[in-house]
Parts: sequence; C-alpha cells; structure tokens
Amino acid sequence: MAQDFSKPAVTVDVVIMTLRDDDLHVLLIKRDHVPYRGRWAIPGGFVHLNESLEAAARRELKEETGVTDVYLEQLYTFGDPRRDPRGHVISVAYIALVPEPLAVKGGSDAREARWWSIQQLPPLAFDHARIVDYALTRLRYKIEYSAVGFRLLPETFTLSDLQKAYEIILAEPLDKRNFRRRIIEAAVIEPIDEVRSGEGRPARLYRFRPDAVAEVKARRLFP
Amino acid sequence: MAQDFSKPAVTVDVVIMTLRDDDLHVLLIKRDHVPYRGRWAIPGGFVHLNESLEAAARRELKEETGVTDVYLEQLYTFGDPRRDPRGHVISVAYIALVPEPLAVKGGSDAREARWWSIQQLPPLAFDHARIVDYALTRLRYKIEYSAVGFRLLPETFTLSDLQKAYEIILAEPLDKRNFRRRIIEAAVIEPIDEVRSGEGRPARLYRFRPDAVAEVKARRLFP
DNA sequence: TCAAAAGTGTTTGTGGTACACCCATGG
DNA sequence: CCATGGGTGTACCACAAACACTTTTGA
Repeated sequence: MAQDFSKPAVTVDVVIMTLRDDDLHVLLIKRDHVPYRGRWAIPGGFVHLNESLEAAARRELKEETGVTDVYLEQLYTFGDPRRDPRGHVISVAYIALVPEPLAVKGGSDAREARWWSIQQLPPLAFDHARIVDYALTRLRYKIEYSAVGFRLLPETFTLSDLQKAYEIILAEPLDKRNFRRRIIEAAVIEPIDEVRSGEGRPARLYRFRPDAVAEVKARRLFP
Repeated sequence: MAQDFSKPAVTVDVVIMTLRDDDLHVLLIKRDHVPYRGRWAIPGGFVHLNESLEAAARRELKEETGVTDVYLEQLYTFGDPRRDPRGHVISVAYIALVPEPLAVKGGSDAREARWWSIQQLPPLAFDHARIVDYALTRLRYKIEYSAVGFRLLPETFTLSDLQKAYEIILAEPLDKRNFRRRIIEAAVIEPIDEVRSGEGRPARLYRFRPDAVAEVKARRLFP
C-alpha cells in the first residue's frame, strides 16, 4: 500500500481479549512486513477513506477472528509522532471481548496469529505493549461497575464460570456467597432451565439478560 | 489550507470549560470559513505532521485562551465519515478545564470567541453538540471519583466555593457537612493561613494538594 | 461411599445520609 | 445588634465483608 505522509495517517488497532485456560489472553499477529517484521503486534490497519472507526475495527476483528457480533469499545487514541518509524501514524485503539477461544481464522494472507497469555506477552511492535497495558487497566476498572465481564463468556454459563472469569480478570479471589448475592441482586443474569453436569454436583446454567442495564453510575466523591 | 482527501484527515477539537456566573460555560468560536460559516463551534484544527495530539490540543488552547498550564484530557475520537461535509475528517476531542474566566484572547485572526452557558448553547457546527454533551457527561462522572473539580477553581478557594462548583457541575444541591467531611477526609486540599472576608464571617482559604492522589478506584460489582 | 463442586444465611462493621444550631465579621 | 455566610457533630440505616456447612451428582 502506497503511503503519503503529507499529513498523519490513521490506523485502528484492536486489543482482542478472551479467557482461555484460566487466563486472560490477547490475540497477536506476527508481522510479515517492515517495520518490526517478525515481531508480534495487535491486529490493526489503516482506516479506509469514508469508513467509520468502528467499522474499521470490526473489519479488522472479522479478518483476524471471523467473529462479527462481539463487544467492541473505543479505548484511546495514541498519537505520538514517533510511535511508528515510517512516519506520523495515529492509532485509534479499541478493545474487543470475544466469548470463547474461537478458532483463529488466518487472515487472507498467511500471517501467523495466536493467543498469548496477557501475563507472558512477547516483545511487541510499536507502542503496542502500552496499548495492551492500558486495555487491561480499562477492563479491570470497567468490570467493576458494568456488565462487560459477561462478554467474555459463552451464551450460557454457570455462576462458578462467571466468578472464575471475574477472578481471572481482577487477579484476586472473590468470596463465593457475596459474589453470587451481588450478581443475582444486580439482575443482570437469569437462570435457564438447564444444568451442566461434570465432576461433582451439576450446576445451574444462566444467561445474560439482554435487557439488563449495563452500567450503573456510582455516587462517590473520592471514596 | 489545501487539503488532500486521499485518506482521512485528523483534527483535534477542545471542549474548554470554566465556571462563570454560577454556571458551567464552554468557549465557542464563530466560524469564518465554510462549512458552517457563521456557526459556533468548539475550537480545533488540523493536527500538524509530527505533532502529538496533546501538543495540538494545547496549541489550540493557547491560541484561543492564552492559557498554557491547565488540565487537559483526551475525551473520545469521533470518526464518522459524514461528520464533516468536506470529506472524511476524524476528530480527536479533548476536554480542558480552565480555572477562571480568563480573558478570551482573540486568535491571530479576528474570529469572534465567547463563553456560552452549557445550558443555553447556540446551534453548533458539525457534530459538536454531541461532543459537548459527551464532555459534560464525562466531567460529571469523573468529578465523583477524581479530583478534577479543583481544576476549575483558582489556586486558592474556600470550601463554599468548592461546594458550589460541585453543585453547578452536578446540577444538584449537596449537604454542606457531608461535603466538607468527605473533602477533608480525602485529603486532597489543605488549608492555607489566610481567610477571605466578605459579607458574613470570613472563610478559610484552601489550596489543592499537588501530591494528592487524583483518582481512586472503587470496588463495586454493579452497585 | 467418597470425591468434587454447587449451593445457601447470618453477623458484624463501615460508610453514607439526614439533619440544626452556633460563630465571626461588616455594616 | 442584625444580617450574612462560615463552620461544626451525631444518630440511623444500608450495604459490604467475613465466614462454614449441607447438597447433589458421578465414579
């Protein structure tokens, strides 16, 4: 793609996160062009003319994972002129939460793509380490006052699944009874008429209530 | 300025807010070029090549108000390709909080610029009404868990000044004793050895503690 | 019948909210 | 001495946190 650098260029980059093997994972692709050839990077690309930012983000998401209907949120816009050695490239970063470790559909080109534990990332291209870090901070913050956590789970799940997801994201254990009480009282999920059997007592399955208010404002004044 | 539209252009637009006459005000400039000639707009302009976004925002801020050392925060990036009739123009919006109704230093050109009450804004150019609306939402939200409110006040202020600022922003009355207790306990301000006299009993003056933690995270899980 | 995970209530403490009167100064 | 805004403490309530045992199933 020929680039002209008479004004800044704009990319979208998407931090695609999921839960896998009891750990939060990020999808990275191995770059096959300079700069940072061979380095891992979060998926992204230039915004097309007359394409909205969200459309560009969804396009990248679909190219890398094949998924189309997932949670997507604008994270922050990174505009340091030195962040890309090719010239001034502004990156509008997004967070995507995908509900399960969907098969990584390789892009149209044969780029290597895989999930990495957010605890053990390889060196990343550009300022992508900073972007991932910022995404994790935002996710941790947001999960406490909104219902985004559910977006990392499949359509039906048990309360233990949900608690485990929260514990993974927050990186700390939660009390089972308090957790259940709060989730139930928040009325963001509803039981369905099924259970899941496995080792031990079968667990009731729940689903997210699509009509639930996703976000609640807190009155605090610096708690 | 000649524009080329082979790829999206990028502007920064700054919602500059202050407190004036017991009301939250926004600085608007009257456009003297098409499109939206004669309409009011928030200050902004194209990002220069090799200029960071924050530098561009501070440049606009200085051009319009002359102030240099104020609170500035990235708000959101608006990228709908139809938001500017000239073509695809992406706007990275910022919020600036200025501590008092500084004299509006006219820009280098003789554009008209003035403060408008956020309650009674004129019709705005582009999607700027939406941007201002979003800025107000963010400010209201943020003032509850961080110390940004102080950035709208002069260096020294009374507790009544501060409470009034909060009441104006939140558009609701606050209890005087509870407000004072919380602010004091948060340890974000400190008294100075002066009082301000006026009608009634003189009031102790305070200043913001620059070493105070500006933001505190709350544990909630959908309250 | 044992292992493994699901499910369930109560107590205690902390923080939020509501609320009314005296104080210091200037005119 | 009066008007004006500044400054202060307590009681109640609601929500958050800590905590242990019983239930249900499959092997």
